[in-house]
Amino acid sequence: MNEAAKRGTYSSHRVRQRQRILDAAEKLFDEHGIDRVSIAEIVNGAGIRPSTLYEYFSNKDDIVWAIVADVFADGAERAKKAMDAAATALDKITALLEFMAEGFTQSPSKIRFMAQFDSMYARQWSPERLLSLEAQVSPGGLEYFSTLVRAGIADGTLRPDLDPELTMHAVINAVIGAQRRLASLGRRVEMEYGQPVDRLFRETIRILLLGMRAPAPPSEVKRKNSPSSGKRKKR
Amino acid sequence: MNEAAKRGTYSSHRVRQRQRILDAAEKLFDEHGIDRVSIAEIVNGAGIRPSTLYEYFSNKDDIVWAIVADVFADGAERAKKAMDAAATALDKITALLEFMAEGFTQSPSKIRFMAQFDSMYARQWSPERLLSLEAQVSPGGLEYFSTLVRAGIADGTLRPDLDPELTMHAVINAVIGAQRRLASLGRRVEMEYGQPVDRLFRETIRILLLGMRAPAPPSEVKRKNSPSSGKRKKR
Amino acid sequence: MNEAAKRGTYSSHRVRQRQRILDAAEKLFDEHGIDRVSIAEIVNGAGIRPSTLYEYFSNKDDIVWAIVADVFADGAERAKKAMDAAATALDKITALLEFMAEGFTQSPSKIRFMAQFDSMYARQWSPERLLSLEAQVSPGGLEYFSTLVRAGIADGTLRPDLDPELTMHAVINAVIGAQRRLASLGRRVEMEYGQPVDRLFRETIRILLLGMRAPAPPSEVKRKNSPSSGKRKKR
Amino acid sequence: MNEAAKRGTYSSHRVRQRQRILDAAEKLFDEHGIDRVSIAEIVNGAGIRPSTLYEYFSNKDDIVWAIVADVFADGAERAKKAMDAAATALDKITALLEFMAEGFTQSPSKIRFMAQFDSMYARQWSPERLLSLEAQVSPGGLEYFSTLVRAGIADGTLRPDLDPELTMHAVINAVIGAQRRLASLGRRVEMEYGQPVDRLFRETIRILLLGMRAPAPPSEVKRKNSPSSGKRKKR
DNA sequence: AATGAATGAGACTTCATTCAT
DNA sequence: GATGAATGAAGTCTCATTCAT
Repeated sequence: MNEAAKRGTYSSHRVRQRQRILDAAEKLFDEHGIDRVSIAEIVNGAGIRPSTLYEYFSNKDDIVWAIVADVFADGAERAKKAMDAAATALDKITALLEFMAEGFTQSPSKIRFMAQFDSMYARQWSPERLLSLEAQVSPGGLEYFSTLVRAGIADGTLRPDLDPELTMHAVINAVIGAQRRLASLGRRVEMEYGQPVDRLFRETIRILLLGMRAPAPPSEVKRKNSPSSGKRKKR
Repeated sequence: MNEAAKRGTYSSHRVRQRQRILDAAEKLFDEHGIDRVSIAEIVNGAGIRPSTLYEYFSNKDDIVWAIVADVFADGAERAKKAMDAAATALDKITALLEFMAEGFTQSPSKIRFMAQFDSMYARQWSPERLLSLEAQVSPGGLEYFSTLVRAGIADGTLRPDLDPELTMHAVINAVIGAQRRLASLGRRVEMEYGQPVDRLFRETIRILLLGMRAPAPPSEVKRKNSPSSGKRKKR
Repeated sequence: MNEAAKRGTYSSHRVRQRQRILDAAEKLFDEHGIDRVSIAEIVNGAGIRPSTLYEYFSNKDDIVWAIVADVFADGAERAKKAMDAAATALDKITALLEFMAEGFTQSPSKIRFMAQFDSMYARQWSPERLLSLEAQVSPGGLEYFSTLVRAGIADGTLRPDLDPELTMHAVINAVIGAQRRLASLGRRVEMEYGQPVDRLFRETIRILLLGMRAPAPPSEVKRKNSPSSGKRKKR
Repeated sequence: MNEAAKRGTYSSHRVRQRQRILDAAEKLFDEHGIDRVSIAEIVNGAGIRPSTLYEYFSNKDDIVWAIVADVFADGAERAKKAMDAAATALDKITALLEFMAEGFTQSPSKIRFMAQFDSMYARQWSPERLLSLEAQVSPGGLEYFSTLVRAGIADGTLRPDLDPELTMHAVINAVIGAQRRLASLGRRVEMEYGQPVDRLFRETIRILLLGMRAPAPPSEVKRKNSPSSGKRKKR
């Protein structure tokens, strides 16, 4: 037990130190850009000596990667929960996008980090590593999106002419893209657009949801589902 | 005249050399990421000696910036032309987004470059410099977007509940974000989503347009289905 | 008694641990070269933690030195035994060189180790330490060699024109040199020379012995020379 | 011509700088051992700054390698010349070994360097690179050795029972091994053996030549012993 | 206009070692 | 006896940039 306690202490110390490094790194990556942050700066920010850092991470990529993993792990779990609570397909989608809007408000720095990651690292990093992480974020993989769209068409909450294999993928990509761009450009956009970024983001979501939602049955339309079936041909 | 001819030659030579450098840099930036490309590599790619590069650019930022300016200049002008040809507000917006879809297909490397630029540089570079360039891209500045939305509401092609100060800004941001993300992730996304990236991008645009478009007027909708089928062709 | 038992256990444990370290080190030294092996690698190979190593050795030199001592101790004793069994001086010398040929076949890694040691360390290490060890290897010191040559000249088995103060020293040096070089270059030599290294080594010994041996006595020798030359060929 | 002159100047400057680096390195390698010499020390010895060194060599291995190439190039050419002058096979071999004895006296540091190289680097360096260099040192490759032995047996200067595919290879290896060991151990051996190293080396050669030489022809040997004693004087 | 040569500054990383537990 | 944690010191190498020619 003494032994265990000791281990516990050691171990929690290790975890804490590790986190200090990650926190320092994340902050600096956000401030200066991943590739412009030197090990020396991270070490400085974490209040340790360079050689100590190498007891925890074997290089900068390792650190970047650990942050990515954190971000993914964090998001995936909470997104799932948010969606499970909703009833109709449209509600589920709305919940998911809402969840992203909240994430946006609460931790823009994580989103900026991911923006950097995508634009810089995606090309040079092992696809396998990335895919294994991404598998977590969309619960049940991408097929879940297809299922969602089909369910929405069936329950009448989504436009019948959506493509189950395409639409949600496109929408999610747009939302992520919009989110990251807003987070990256930050105050700059606010000044330029004269709007708080999260209003912009919520408007993006609103338009997208409007675009997916089944058209309101115009008074008597309910019965006359026919026009919507006409639109279906499009696809 | 001899003098003038010399100057002429000299000058065109200068221009050519400069372009060789920019081309080499752009290629490398796209392949390895802006911050991972050294002056030495650019110099190598351009087939000149390091000291020569400094006769044309005073540092790497200068080069990056020159490329940004090129991209902006290119886009702005052609986008304007595309929009001028369209009649209704919705058509103008559609034309603009279509134009972006084409740019996406034709020069994904430029888009990837801008993705890097946004996520890495936007924060640390002089806002003035950036704003002055961005002013060019949206002809007439952002107010043009507001005007467009107002016109669309007036001519009945856009939903009346759109916010002129917000919607188009949000939509454009989403489109740019989606575009850059798709370009950055490139083949990776294709494999993951099982869809060619430009189909994804066009679906994004379709949903956004559906979200902005005025709902078919309730009572007479049945009859007026024809115009909507007209719009369908565009896609 | 409990105390004593403990000590006994403790001590044998210590010895075993020490040997594990030496074994790991020797293997690594042979694979990568003494100066290219880090403490970390040794520690790793021995399955202990760095700080533990310092309970047994105070630095890498200490380890190298311990291995040298082992090699010396091992060789000296067995060489002596081999020589004692032989009768004439020539037989003794032959026995010594044979002994080296066997060592060559049996533990080339030890020989490679000594090759490294000579070329790298000899210069920078305390001569005293080295001499004290080398004293062991040639039983009775170098004077023994002189004695041997004189005995050989006297008993007619060695050429009379050999220099007792020189020849054996030169021969031993050549044998050791040849041995180490062959061991170091290993397979490389085999490929290059198209001969197994130990055939090469034995040929070296044969030539050296031929060079030292007294020429066959002229007059009646002719007849007796044939059998001996026949035997010679076998080797 | 002005251009050419300029180039000439530049170029010779480059060559001189390069040589300064190599000289400094060689000296240090000999004093402290290749792996114990840092770039900083070489740079210091050559009177340049670290970054300048990298304009001439891309790392330490490159430097080591350049020295090896020099040693090889140097030796090969002169050895060839020495042998060409001799008549009989035995004379050629004698000339070759003599040549090595001279090299030993004149540039022991180069030999020590090669000793280090063999024992440390041989294992880890590209065999191809090494073989391509070694091809130069033994003119006509190793087949030359076989030819030499056959010629010697034919012209009666070498023992008839030598193995053309083996003997010379073994002898050369022994000579090189002896040479390197003596050079490496240097003064240490002199003190220990009480003999100047080059006397030891020449004795080695003498014994080896005696071992290879055809025995004096039987019948008239007694009388013809004088010539052999004459040969002895040569030494 | 071009470039050969040099270099200061600094980046990342390894390593042997210590010490408290 | 073993070891987790930390670290000073050093090592190799890269890079942007300058300057004389």
